[in-house]
Amino acid sequence: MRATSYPLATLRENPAEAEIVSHQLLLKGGFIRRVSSGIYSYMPLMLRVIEKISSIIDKELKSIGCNKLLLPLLHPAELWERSGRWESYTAGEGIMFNLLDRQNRGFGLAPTHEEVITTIASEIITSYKQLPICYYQIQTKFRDEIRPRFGLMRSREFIMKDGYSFHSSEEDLKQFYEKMETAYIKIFSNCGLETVGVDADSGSIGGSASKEFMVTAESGEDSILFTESGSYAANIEKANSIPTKEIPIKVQSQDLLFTPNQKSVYEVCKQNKIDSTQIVKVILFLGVFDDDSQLPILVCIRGDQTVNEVKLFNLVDTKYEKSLINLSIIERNIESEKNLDNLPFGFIGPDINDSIIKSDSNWQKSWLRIVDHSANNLNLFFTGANKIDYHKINSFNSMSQKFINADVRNSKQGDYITIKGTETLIEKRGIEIGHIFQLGQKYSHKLNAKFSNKEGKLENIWMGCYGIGVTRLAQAAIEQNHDDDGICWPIHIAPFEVNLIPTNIKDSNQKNLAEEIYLELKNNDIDVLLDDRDIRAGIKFKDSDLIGIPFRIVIGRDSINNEVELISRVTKKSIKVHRRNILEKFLYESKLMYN
RNA sequence: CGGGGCGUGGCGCAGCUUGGUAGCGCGGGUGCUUUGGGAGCACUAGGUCGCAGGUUCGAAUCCUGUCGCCCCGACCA
Repeated sequence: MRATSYPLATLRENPAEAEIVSHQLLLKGGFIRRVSSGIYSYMPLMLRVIEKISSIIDKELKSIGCNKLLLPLLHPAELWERSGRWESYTAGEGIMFNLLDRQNRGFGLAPTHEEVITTIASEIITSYKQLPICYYQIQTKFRDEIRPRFGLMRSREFIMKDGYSFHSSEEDLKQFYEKMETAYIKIFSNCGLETVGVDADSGSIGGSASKEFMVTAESGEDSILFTESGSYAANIEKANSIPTKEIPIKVQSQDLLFTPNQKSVYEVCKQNKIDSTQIVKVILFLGVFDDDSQLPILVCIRGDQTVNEVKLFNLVDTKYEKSLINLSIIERNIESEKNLDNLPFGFIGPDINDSIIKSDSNWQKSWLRIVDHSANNLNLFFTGANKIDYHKINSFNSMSQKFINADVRNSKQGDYITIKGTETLIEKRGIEIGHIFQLGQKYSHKLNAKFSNKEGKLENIWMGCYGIGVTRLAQAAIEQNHDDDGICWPIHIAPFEVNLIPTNIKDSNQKNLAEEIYLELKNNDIDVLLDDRDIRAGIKFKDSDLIGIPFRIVIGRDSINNEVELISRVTKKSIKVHRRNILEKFLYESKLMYN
């Protein structure tokens, strides 16, 4: 490509709208342009990156026998009603853009494609002899995110690779899942990225085992916990661990503790010289189910711990036949006062009476009481006395209410991973760029996708699904690879491998030499950008650094002696090379970088 | 959804408190000089001041409404 016919459109200053460095560099480098919140145009440079990532994915997936196809974006509501996800994806979380056609039929823009692909599979697959089979696509996805942010990190329209595999047994699914995991590791390393694989919650996609692939970065939206040795790694949504030891309470007292206005764990500890591990705090939630019923939930947890809402959601969801579509904290506001009578906010104990739920409330009339392990293990603890301005010492043994004992806490840095273990957890931020799931028979069951097994009996097809956020991966790569001057693309996914810069295009000697080398590189299938603009060399260098092309060949003063320079973007090291050796030298240096 | 901030040429911003008919830097165009890290001088083009009402002789500025964008928050008991 020639810079004169391939407008770079770089910006001199950082756009005000971007906060994190990768987003700033994408805008500044002219890779993307914002059209609306969470909606971006991919400019030619960006598209080249996307295409490189796509072809790395293609190569690896085809090598394990996956078949590429392309599915529609516009899905009929009826299809999603069959899988039972229409309600929760539109009315519930509202993540699915939806609309009516001129016939007044409902449609949605696809946030994911299980429904469509499973329907296809149900029509095509009839026998175990056709299995296993895996389809995938690289497609635009639409999700009306609660808060789109950070450019391509969390956008409402984005490009994703999504794959779906079909199997005749759970065993076969597991084997393929592992094959896919290996392929994913290769894909990310072939993109020049460092990733961590972590155990994950399956979320609304459903299924049993699932694993996320994370690029570690400060700006990541996920918390991941892992051991130094790598023996354990999990998303905080999923991580299980042993909390640090509490400081036991020695003396039992029946007396109420006067704690005026001390509504938080922090205040109670500070004013009364109590350790936060000696407190059980109570947090109230309201669950809403798909049949509109509303369940008040009371969660008890040790004062120094925090509630993991994902674990809590899953616990409540699996406890009931109907499905939970929303879980929110009950705060003191008009809504809660309408349903609760004289609730002593800030001083609630685990044993607060069911009778505080008003009789005319449309909530269920008794609390679902849950105790996290961290609190359940305490013999005695300080907790709310259910009376404004008072706490007391209490124990679960002395309470008459029924509690469900469960793990609903967030793991923390410093936790042990097993009771007798010596390894503790480290916490870091991560950007999720890939996720693989063993779906099992959830979708095949709902969408009636069956096959005849060896015994001639009909059975639901076993399924797996596998995603990679292509556009997110590109931005995560920048988050991981940049410096003060701009992007430092890994060569594997860089828009160009080398930037050819004649410092003065008006010098016919330079111009001719540049043209010759340009042709030579192109003829050897090297992605080269020739900066043939008639501008000062400084601008070309700045642009080159900004858009992050891994190598630069400068044709300047020494061109009179047929000498050029080969410079690495990352190290800035420059070597002088004779014109006749430049191809060979470049191939040698770039090969080092590819490996 | 709650809280905070911001909407003024392509980009970054000033002007608003105290109304008087829009300015700076970068970028664009032309010319001359310059030419290995975002050059200098001169000239020049380019703006519904987010939108809609209102107050006023007069509104970017004051009032009301509305739309959009960005940031923080789903642990407050």
